[in-house]
Amino acid sequence: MRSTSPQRKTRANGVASRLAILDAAAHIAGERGYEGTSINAVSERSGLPASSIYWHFNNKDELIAAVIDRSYSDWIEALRRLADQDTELSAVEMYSSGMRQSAEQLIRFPDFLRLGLMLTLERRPSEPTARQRFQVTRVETLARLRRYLRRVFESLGDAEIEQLAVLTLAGSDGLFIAAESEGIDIADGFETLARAVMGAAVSFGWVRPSS
Amino acid sequence: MRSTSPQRKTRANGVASRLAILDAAAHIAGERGYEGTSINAVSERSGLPASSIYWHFNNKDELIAAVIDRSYSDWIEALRRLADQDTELSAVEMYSSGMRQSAEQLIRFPDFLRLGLMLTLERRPSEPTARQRFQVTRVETLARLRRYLRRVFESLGDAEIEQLAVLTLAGSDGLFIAAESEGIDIADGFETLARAVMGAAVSFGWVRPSS
DNA sequence: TTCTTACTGTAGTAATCGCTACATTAACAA
DNA sequence: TTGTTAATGTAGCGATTACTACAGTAAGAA
Repeated sequence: MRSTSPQRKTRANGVASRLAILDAAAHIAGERGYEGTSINAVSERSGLPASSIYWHFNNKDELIAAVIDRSYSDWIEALRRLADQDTELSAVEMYSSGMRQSAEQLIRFPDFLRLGLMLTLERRPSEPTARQRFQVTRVETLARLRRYLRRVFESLGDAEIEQLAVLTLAGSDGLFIAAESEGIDIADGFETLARAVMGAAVSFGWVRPSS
Repeated sequence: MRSTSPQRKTRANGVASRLAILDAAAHIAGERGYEGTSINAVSERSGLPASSIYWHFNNKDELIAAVIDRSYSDWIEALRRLADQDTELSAVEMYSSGMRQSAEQLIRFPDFLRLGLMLTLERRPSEPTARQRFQVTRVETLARLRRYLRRVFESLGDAEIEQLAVLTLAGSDGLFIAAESEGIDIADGFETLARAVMGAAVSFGWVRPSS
């Protein structure tokens, strides 16, 4: 506060390098998981030496955690832009529109979820930061889903909403995996998922409002 | 055929060692994935030297593939035993009973699916044998599901059955992941999944037969 | 011009990786 | 007893791992 020195401008090269490293790491980690992501590979793909990587990040663990953080904010940002498009829709319309958009999102940015799911499944003795970081995004997503579903299925209770939220997230993850391995059409899958969640809601006692 | 020499009895120690190696590898691979499973770790956990591992298996790739094979046959065997218990049930009863049993199965033997999903998500440049091996079990499971659903939802067409089968598998995978990470109750999850698939079937035009 | 800071390049560490060569042991067959 | 074979033990291969020490460079501040 005293000298009011002008905020030191971050070196342009440094910012670009950090991004290049994150890009490289995101791509490799999205393909090969935590253990499969070697600093050497990140170095080669980004064109920067290992020393630069370690100048920007303390260690591999924090590098992957940073990848998660950035991917998630990109993800949320893209979702937000999509959501802004469809104001003035009925709740049910918003719901199926949201489902469709989620599917498209997964096709366009598969690396985030792929890496996240891999981190979730791996149970390394020492839990890496990256894993915890993904868990946080997961809890947030679930909360987002609950809010969403509560608007659509107004008459249902909290327990039912919770079940539907969990099922929606699970179905989404599972369909993503199926698309990656069996090559199923993810858009079709999400349509059926929407249909199924609606069906479950109906059997929970929900009555479709007259549009 | 000529000398009719008595089938050389496999050395007892050898069989036991092979099993010990498979057990150790299954446990470690189920926790840490392909890259995370080091021969050294398998050696220590099984109490056998690396040379023994390489006497029984050509390389790491085939070791993991063997793990998949054995886990899957164990899995199928357990499912078959369960299925034998409930003859004389109506199709719908069999369906929800099957769902419940799948959930229990997942809780009891989580390593198989965890490893399989990790292999599915990882996209190593050179596809390891183990990954392909899991894909085969997946195709088989999907076929199994189709047969099952066709019996329950008799009036539906092939396309609808296919959608329901994919959704059921996806939901099951997703619920497994949710149980592993968010600690949700997998039995509840499967109940809602059953409800949802039924709901989707209804919206496809299926009419519940009078019991 | 001189100093400071931000980053990069070079070269290396010890540890671990998958895997192998090869001698040794123990059980069985002849 | 002798030979054969299944399996283990010991030692070590070259490559790769995460990570570091440290000198060099370039840009901006004074």
